[in-house]
Amino acid sequence: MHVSSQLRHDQPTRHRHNPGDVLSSLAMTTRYGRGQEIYTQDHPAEHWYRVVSGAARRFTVQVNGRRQIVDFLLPGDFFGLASRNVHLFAVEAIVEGTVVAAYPRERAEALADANPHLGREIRTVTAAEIARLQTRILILGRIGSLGKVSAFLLEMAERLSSRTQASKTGEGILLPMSRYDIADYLTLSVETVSRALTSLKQRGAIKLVGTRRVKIIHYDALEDSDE
Amino acid sequence: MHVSSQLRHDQPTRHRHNPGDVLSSLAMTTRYGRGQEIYTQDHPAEHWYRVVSGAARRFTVQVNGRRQIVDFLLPGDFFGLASRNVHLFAVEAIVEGTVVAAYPRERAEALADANPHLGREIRTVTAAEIARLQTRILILGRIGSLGKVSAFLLEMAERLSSRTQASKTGEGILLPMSRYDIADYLTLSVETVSRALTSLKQRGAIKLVGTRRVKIIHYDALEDSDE
DNA sequence: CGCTCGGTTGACAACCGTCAAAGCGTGTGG
DNA sequence: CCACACGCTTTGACGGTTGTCAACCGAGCG
Repeated sequence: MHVSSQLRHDQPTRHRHNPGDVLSSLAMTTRYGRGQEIYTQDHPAEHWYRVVSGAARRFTVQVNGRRQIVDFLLPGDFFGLASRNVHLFAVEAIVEGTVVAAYPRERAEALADANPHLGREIRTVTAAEIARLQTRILILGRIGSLGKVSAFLLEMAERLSSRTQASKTGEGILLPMSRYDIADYLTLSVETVSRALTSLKQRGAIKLVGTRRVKIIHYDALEDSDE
Repeated sequence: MHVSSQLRHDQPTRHRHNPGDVLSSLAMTTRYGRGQEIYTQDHPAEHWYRVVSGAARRFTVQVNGRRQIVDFLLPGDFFGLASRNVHLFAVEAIVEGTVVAAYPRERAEALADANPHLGREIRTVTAAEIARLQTRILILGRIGSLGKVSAFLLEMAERLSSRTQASKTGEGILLPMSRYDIADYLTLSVETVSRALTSLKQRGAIKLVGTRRVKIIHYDALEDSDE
């Protein structure tokens, strides 16, 4: 018996295998408030997760008190796949009303044993997490605040526009995170992030509407911000 | 028919399922010289890989000419698991005589469809790659050259000693990579890496025998090198 | 109305990258 | 066997970028 046939009403017209199709039958969704924790560091890793809507940050707090954000989790992103025993990082919702789907790890693994298609799906989403982390390393590896912030904006434009309903229409992208989050993500100080954004705005590369909405004017200018 | 029964002479006494046990029947090993490429950027991703002995670097070259090392690959490490179509990074052997096992991706995937145990194995090694990249992000995220270099030394001590035959006996660890490699790994200049090592040596945290052999004297001193 | 939180801007010092030069080790060729 | 040359490493001097400290502004909220 194929699990995929048990799927309910997932738009029967298009039957391509999007990640999560089969897994979705196991999902238990929860809604989180702004700043609410989804799981804590050292929490037993009993579930895999996927962001349905909203945004979350995965982070750790160093011994010196500085918060290091490992990555941002946006709609469509799976996370928690690497943890075998306990989660190495904490995860918190960033925006009010973030919805996260949880999949019981053991049951998903057992199901995958009998359903090769699900097994491939899991490997696919895991590979996607690796790709995300590798991109992340490249961004962190850039030198200079302008390069980092530019790369961050390009990453967010890419991830936000491709996964959610065109939030990148004509009015730019809506960043779900604060300047502090961006700073802890890029390993910069808040002031430097603010200065970099101001600099990019003044040279006409981006446009800021309020503080959270960013419209990228010249993609080339951002890509060329090496150093 | 179970694939695991086709395995030849994999020490019949100990039958615990180490990662790669089942995969090993597909392996094709190759020996590489110092600096020799294992695959290039944009190369079709037809294989998964595993370092048997030696060491390798995975890297990309930025538009400004700077080389960014994404991670170091040591004995036991799998790599290339995330690539679905083409490899996003190039991989080169670091030391003379590095031996790498290659596993045909399609055949491994097909085998995994019929063998749940292999499927789990693949997910396990993929999860290990994620864990490695996350650790990597934490190291990159540290501020200050002393913190980065200290974290790098601790990571190498951990990875080198746990996987290879006790290379961390009484005489410290043997770094397979040059100062330039370390610099491109930590996003620092070679000079800063050298100065940081000198500084750690002078304050008695480490001991240097030649240039490649490092003995960690005070682990606490390295861990406390926050900023 | 006043508080707090998030964001921006300014001044200054510390750290790191760049340029430069010298030491060191290894391998190769005379 | 020695000498040289090349690559790798270290150290020094200097300038630029960024973190820190500080102040100010605006929005949201009790």
